[in-house]
Amino acid sequence: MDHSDRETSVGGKGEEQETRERILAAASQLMAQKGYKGATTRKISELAGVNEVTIFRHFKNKDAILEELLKGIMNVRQQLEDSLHGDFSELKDMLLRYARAYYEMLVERKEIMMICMIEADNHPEVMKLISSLPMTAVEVLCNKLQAFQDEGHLPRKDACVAALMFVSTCFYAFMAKYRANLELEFTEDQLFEDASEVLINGIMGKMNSHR
Amino acid sequence: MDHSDRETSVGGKGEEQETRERILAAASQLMAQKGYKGATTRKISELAGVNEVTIFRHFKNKDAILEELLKGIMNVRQQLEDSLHGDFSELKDMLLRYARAYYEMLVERKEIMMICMIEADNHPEVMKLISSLPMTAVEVLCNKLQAFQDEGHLPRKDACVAALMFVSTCFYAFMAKYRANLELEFTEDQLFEDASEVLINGIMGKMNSHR
Amino acid sequence: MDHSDRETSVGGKGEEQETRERILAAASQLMAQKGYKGATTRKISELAGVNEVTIFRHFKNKDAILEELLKGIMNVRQQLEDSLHGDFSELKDMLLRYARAYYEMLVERKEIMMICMIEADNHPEVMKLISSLPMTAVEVLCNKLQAFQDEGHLPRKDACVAALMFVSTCFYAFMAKYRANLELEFTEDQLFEDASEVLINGIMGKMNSHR
Amino acid sequence: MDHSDRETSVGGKGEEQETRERILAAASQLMAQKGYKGATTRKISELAGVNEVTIFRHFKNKDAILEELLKGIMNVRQQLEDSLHGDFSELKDMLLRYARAYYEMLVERKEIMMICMIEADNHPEVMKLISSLPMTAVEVLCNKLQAFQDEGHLPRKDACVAALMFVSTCFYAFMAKYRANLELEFTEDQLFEDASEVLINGIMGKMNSHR
DNA sequence: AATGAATGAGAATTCATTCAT
DNA sequence: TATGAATGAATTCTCATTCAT
Repeated sequence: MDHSDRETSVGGKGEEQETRERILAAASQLMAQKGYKGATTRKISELAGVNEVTIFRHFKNKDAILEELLKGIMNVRQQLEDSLHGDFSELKDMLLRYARAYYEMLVERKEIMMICMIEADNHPEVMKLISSLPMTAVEVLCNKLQAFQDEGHLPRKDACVAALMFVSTCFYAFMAKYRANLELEFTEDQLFEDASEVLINGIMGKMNSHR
Repeated sequence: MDHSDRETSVGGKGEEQETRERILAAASQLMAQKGYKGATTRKISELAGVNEVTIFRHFKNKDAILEELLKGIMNVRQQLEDSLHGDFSELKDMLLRYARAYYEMLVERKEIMMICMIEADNHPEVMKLISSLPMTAVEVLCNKLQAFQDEGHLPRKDACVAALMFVSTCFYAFMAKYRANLELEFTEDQLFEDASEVLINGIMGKMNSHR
Repeated sequence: MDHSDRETSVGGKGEEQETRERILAAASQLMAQKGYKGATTRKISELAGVNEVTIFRHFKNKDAILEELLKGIMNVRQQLEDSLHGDFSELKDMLLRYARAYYEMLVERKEIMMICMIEADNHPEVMKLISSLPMTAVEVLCNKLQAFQDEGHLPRKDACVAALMFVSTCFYAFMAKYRANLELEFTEDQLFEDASEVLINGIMGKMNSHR
Repeated sequence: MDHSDRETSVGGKGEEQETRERILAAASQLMAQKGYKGATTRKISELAGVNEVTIFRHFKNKDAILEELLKGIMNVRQQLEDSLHGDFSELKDMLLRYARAYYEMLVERKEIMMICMIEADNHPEVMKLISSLPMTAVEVLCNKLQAFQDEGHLPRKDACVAALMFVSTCFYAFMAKYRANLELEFTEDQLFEDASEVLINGIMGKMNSHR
């Protein structure tokens, strides 16, 4: 990024890393579009602007590229939890923040998410990861809602279903846009805002009706 | 082995049809599991219990198999609409019915749904279809909700978001089970019931708050 | 072999077998000349006059070709023993017959013998076989000589060394001609005859000197 | 790492030479085990503990390594002849010395001998050399025996066959041990001793019978 | 002098598809 | 109608070798 004179003259290390990144980026894009098999090493090399063999100097084999890409999907729980700080009074803002954070995470990982969906059955290691992001998202939100339940702000049951509905909505929006190339008739932010409202009412109304 | 005259002249037709079905079923299963490329003609023929070349006597080429499979995804709107008959008083039952109908449709078409997700970018004709089932589902539900709005039972705005949330939830449950092999901690029916309740409260609560 | 009209018209089976044989013959020749690696599937296919891929319809992979070839090296003990029938009075003729039989066996298997020598370290299954022909030859002759010892025709000790010397000579002649392309200054038959004589004298002389 | 001046100017030469030797040793070992093709430059460099490219700074190409190795096979005649000094009275000792000298030569050159056997057909320059050691051995021994014939100690004919048998035996023992990993049931020295005896008796007995 | 990066040629093998029967 | 044989194109990956530093 900061190609200072020193780096340019010494060269080597920076360039090598850059080549590696270009290969990963190309592989990520192609695998997301065409699947693991469809992303041939030839196509990856062409898109990355390197010789096909160079790929194999950087990665043991094609599988190793996928494994490397999969590393990017992990460790999202903390970020999701961070976006949920705050107390019950700002629940709506909190949900909005959460939706945005989750959606952004999905978008940032859209290639690898697609790869996971696509290759779930072909690569066992993928199967384990595939649920991590979506299910973690449900879990984290569910925990927060249950905390509010414990504080008496929300009715006892069903926090999980509500969390699932909310996360589903974000995920669906993501899939519609990035997999099906569909344009929804409202922006994501509008959707998240409305969905937050519906959700809160849904749980609270429930609370009321339970009372 | 016992190609009697009857079978050759009359039953032959049936056999041929059956062969064709077996090929389609095998292709469907394999493509759903391994993607279009992963479902090699060899594997399809083995699973279908026919000779590899026989495939090409029934279908011009591999693409033609996919196209044939895609036909099964269309024309679901009517069935979805049918499940939504009734008036506002039985809204909850209606939603429950809708969720079940939609979920069942997804499950019945799970292979081809997966293929669509997987191959969206590779087969342009798939891309057009991919949104048909999920988006039709949103649309149909949305229309019904808007009808209730027109009748004054529901607040003006946001029917679409609510519909989207509801359909998303069903879709998410479907994906969790059939793509990620995850077991949710409640049955689909419990989920649908709770989700219906949350949704109704969500929209009604909104109505209240808007008033 | 007997391409009768029926076989020609019905075709199929015979042709397939023939293709397979041509591939084996080509592989045998090339592996003997150039080693396992040097005998590329491309070269094999060219020499066999078939398409490269056809090889893989007949053999699972390249290794399977070698394994098939290796089968030809086994079960030589019986033939060697058969050539040793007769009693002590015709010892010289017997040795001559044995040398010829053994040498012919080597020549008939010259390709596979060479492959074994070449690939001993690369293919463990080869290692086990490699000694079979040469060492069996020593053993069989040694047993016969020991039988004569038991009958009192030959001195007690060293039958094995004598057998080893005799077999070595045949093997050396074989290697000189077929691996090193050397022309010895006498025919194989002359060599075998003289060697038989030297051997008999060697053992008998020993007998005399021992007495 | 610590390229001190001394090492660069003086020791450098030694280091460079040492590197070269390490490459040759590694190549020799690997080619003997795995053949010319099996001994990849990568494996050679790893075994030699140098960078792969370094090989090409020391040798024009892979072939040049083999050519260098082949030089080691030449000029053995003098040593073989030296081991044959002495007169007829000590014939048995002489043969024993000869067998040991020849066997030791083979063992010292076992890698390159194997390479020659393996690559005879692939490298024309190898073909010329391949016979040098074994055939020189026959020739030298044959000459000595013929000298004894000229002195009247041995019968006229067949010295060559006897020499061939003797050398064959040594060679066979060498091949059994170093190529086929076979353990003979007696030590090399026992074998050489017995073989010498058989040989002498063989020629002398012949002499007697001719008289 | 030595090394890390890069590559063209070629390896074995798979795949969808055609041909001939 | 169904099948066994055959194949051209493409795939992943290896190897010897060159370039630039």
